[in-house]
Amino acid sequence: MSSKSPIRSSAAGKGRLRKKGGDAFAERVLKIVKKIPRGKVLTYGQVATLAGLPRAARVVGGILFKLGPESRLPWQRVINAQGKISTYRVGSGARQRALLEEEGHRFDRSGAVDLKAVRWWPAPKVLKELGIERDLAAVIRLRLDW
DNA sequence: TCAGTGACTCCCC
DNA sequence: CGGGGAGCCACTG
Repeated sequence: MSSKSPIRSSAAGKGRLRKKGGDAFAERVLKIVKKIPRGKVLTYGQVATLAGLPRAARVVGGILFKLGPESRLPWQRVINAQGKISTYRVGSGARQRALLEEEGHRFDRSGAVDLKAVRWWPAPKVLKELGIERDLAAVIRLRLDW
């Protein structure tokens, strides 16, 4: 083994992961985003939860930001919990909206899509491919009040 | 090590 | 629906 461990195994009650953990999270995020089907969307919080860190929605935004608007990944399919686009502040708003409209999405007067109708839920088979526990899936479903 | 930063969320008005 | 504010979490200098 190398001399340094990614985990602080000392007395820390949290035993939280360092960079290694973050990288793993980012990988899971990208893997999930890659599977969002055309015509469907996921919220940042939903992606975070599926990737294992329910409260890390902002981190998901950061990860997608680093991807850049030219990425081949369907980054446009990730929006905020209000069904609106969050990328206007970084200059990709119009682009994202155009891409989504091209996929058939309609925005209401406030600039939101009907999450109730277009929110994606990965099928059991996909969850398995992503290595997501069925229990976690159930929890998310409950949180979203389905 | 610590404070600052954000493609977020939730809660309250 | 809109705006303000606090909480969250990993990353960065």
